[in-house]
Amino acid sequence: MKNALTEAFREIISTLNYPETNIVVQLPKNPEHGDFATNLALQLAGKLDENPREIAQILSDKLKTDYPGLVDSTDIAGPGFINISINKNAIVSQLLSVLTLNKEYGKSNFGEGKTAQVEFVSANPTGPLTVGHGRGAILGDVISSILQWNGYKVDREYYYNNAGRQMHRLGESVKSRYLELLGEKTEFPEEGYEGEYIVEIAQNLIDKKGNSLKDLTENTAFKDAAESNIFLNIEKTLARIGLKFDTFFNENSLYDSGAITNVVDTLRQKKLIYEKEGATWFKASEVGRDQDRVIIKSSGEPTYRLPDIAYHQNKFNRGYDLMVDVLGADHMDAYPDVLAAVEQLGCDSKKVNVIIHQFVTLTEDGEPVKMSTRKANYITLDELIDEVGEDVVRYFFIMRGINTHLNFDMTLAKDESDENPVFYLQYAHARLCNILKHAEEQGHIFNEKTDLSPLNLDSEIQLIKLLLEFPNIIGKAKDNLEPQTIATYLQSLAGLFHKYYAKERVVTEDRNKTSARLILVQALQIVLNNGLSLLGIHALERM
RNA sequence: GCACCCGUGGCUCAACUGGAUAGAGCACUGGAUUUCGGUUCCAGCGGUUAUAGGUUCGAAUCCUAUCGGGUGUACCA
Repeated sequence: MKNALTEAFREIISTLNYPETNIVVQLPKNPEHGDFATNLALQLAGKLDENPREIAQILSDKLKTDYPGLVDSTDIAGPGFINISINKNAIVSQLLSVLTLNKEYGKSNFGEGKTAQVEFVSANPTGPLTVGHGRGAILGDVISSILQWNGYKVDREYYYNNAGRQMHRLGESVKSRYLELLGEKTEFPEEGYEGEYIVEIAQNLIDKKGNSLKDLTENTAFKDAAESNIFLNIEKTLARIGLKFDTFFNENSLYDSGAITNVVDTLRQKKLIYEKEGATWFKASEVGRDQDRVIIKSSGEPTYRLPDIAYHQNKFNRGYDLMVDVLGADHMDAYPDVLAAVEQLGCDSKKVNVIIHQFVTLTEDGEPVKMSTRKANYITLDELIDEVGEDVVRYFFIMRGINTHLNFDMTLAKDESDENPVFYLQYAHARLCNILKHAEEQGHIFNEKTDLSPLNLDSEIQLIKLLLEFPNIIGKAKDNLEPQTIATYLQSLAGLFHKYYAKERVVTEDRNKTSARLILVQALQIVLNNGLSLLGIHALERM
């Protein structure tokens, strides 16, 4: 509907030889402003240096004469807004397309034939996933779904590093706990991981292998045991919130394939590499960054930036049209260097979309909880799911803007989980299902031939207009990669429906009216169901 | 110090990306139910959008400065 108007205006502009401009048709907040409104004349007035109200007059006259079936009346308001009243039948008749498309309603073929890769979570296997990881996990998953709904073929990818200092420390920690459990004298590493899970892994090793490992000087066996155990648990946790990755990408493979040395060689050829104080530096200041960065330490080990660069090059080589990195705020400073380097390797870094989400700060009883994987004073994602359930966890993480700090009050989440907005949505859905069930029991039938003219209340038209917004919302969510857009939309849709339900009865003696209203109910159920499933939240038929 | 993010009723957040009278929920006050599920609905209370300038037909949104909060600023990942 909105698109039809946008198209109409596009036509009109080109026939009138007006300059091209971004046409925005919106649903006015104030019902007195008609069904749709546009500021088009105001925009054109600026470019043409003419009176906006006069332009508005010309545009709206043309609209009325050229599209009589679509437009009922127009009105020019304020400085030059065009308010448009649409033919009610034109709106109502769109309902049928919702039913026809059903589970496909809201999808677009915008990304048809294109591939996208979304990298997220990417936590190294040094401990359980925390609440902080959870935000990235859900964001990445929902962003992936949004892209899929817009026609992209999407790979969800988890990038990890199972070598290096952190993992060494992990091995040492397990070894120490192992010896401790066997009653041997040992000193816990200073920077070791103190979580309870380390003890469990050690106990596990004793159960399986007894004390046969106690004289090993290397910690490899401990490290490997820890890694596989932790990864198993990470996957288990992810599965609980309905998350499945297509690929786990091991950083090590970049060394094995020679990609790392390749990057250094190529950058060296471009004279963007130099040696200083025994280390190898990337001349980031040459390519717009404020300072140069070490990419190979004087010890010969690369810093994380180097494999990151190689990794992104690898993604480009795989030919993705769009890449999304979902990162925590602590990576703020790192990614511009990486992108600058990748650009130098001949890749179009504009294809990489970096989503930085701010941290989740946990408070309990008003006290902030400090989080550190190593110190083991954190809340795991598993614990959070235990407390509030997977649907609430998912919704909680995407209902707010990405770059605002998420204040998660555990006490509130436990005590008031029943008041969480996710129940509001699920209840609306359950209610819709119940009406349909009830109608079926009463023997009401409805189909594509149902006469929709009884749908003429303002509240009904309003509902239908909002329903028809759904595909635009999905498109918008794709443009700005903000899942929260969808949450906000569903919230207002459910709100409108609850209001309608409180005032109007669907199933009555009036069979014609009932049939028409049942179509509306079914369309609502479809949109809510589709929206919730896009967010990965269960649309329950009963609560 | 520098870089990035944030600042909207008592609290948690919206605002169609520059649009018309800044909206919801929680909390507080008062109401609604012989009905398709009250986990619902209606009404009231509550705002100079941190502050001061600027840009323009029009600013919570863009620019500048100031104040306050967060994150980072490694030859850690």
